[in-house]
Amino acid sequence: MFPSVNEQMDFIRSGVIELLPEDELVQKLERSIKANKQLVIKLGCDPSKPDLHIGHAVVLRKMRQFQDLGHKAVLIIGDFTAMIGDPSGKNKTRPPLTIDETRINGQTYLEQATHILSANSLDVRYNSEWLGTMTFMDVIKLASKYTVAQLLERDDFTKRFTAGVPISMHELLYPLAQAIDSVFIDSDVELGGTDQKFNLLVGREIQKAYDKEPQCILTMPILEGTDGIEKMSKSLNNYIGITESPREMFGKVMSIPDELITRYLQYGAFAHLEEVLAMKAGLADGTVHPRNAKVKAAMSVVALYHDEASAQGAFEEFERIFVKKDIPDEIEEVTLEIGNSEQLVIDVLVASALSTSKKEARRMLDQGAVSIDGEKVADPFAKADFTEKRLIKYGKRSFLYINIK
RNA sequence: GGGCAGGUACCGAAGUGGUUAAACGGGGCAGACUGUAAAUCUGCUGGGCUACGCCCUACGGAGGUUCGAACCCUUCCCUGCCCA
Repeated sequence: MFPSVNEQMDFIRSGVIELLPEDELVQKLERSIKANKQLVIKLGCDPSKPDLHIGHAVVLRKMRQFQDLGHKAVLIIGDFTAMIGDPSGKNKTRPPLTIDETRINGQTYLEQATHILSANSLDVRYNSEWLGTMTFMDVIKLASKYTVAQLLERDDFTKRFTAGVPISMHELLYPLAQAIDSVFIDSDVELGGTDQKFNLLVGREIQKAYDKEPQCILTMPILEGTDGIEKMSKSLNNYIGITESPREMFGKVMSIPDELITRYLQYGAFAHLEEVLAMKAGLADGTVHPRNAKVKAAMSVVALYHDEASAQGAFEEFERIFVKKDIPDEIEEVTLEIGNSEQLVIDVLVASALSTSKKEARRMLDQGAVSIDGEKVADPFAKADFTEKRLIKYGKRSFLYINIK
């Protein structure tokens, strides 16, 4: 029923940053085969921001690989822990969410995650199920299993501590809360990004403290956002959502810095390793033009989340708009009902929501960023007749047909 | 409990009674250049007004002093450090 240990390990190892301890995993796999029993693979997710991007997908794809090998995926929606908010990353305390908010977010998360995960062998658990019923005594007991010094091993805690940035008690509890999840579901392996290494390891320690067999931990790289510097995140607006349209995905991949091309091919598109290595070599010796490599990466990403045809379409669209400076073939159209059809361009920009304020609209006009039917409009007092629909281009990439009744 | 230092726009950080919608840097946006890359250069970066000027909002919260406050006073909230 299960592939051999070696075959499994080959799959499991691919693309991972760290797998600790490897020998324990081998033992677990051996036992699993012998007993014909699935390993429990844990992945915790933080539903504080429910929009999944291809950075989150890195770890979800790894989860999927485990499923494909026949193991049991347990996705833990951290509805309870999200109320604490994982302090990692940001050096600022997050505003807490209510349990209801996290539930709703968790649902959205799940819908998107199942684009990647298989519905077979998938358990979804909400950690409020056990965390929500713990008594203060239980919490004390849990807290007694770990020391302050151990918690301060965590890089960002130390940094904040030494920099004099406040750390609240509940933030220190976060790793423990996440760790106790592993106890409750008896996880064999926990997945996470490299930034989760500490938390994952705490899981091991806590499992031991509760007389459970410790889990193995597996970390995946954190994918950089389209800016190439920060990790991908919605709040930095450098992300590619997994439900975005082919056009948007393609465009966003094309805007990444060159250094990220092969990384996106590997982790964004999950291309085969040989393909990734070939591209790396080609870029290094100059036989592959970075632009073509990027197109390839962009198409692969789109093909993964949509399909080949969409990828081809997105590519052609991209060529048309940005290389030939033509207009997209599908442009949204809005019909406004404001007064008469002869209007100040500024007002139309605001009414159509292209601009968020008149000031902004005016700035864009000043900067020569606005054109109507291909004619640049720079005069802030310009008026135009919109009885017939007219094409407005606003900034680099916003196109909109506007018609006024 | 005591002492000290702080809380400024998206972030960092100046400013310490009028000329401050608030220097400077980062970020963001726009234009040029390009491969919608990077780098670079230029400009913009609270909102409203029938505007080369006026009005509103903004410097942790609330009051007060003053013709006038981010800047002074009172009080409250928040944070860090040191001592106990």
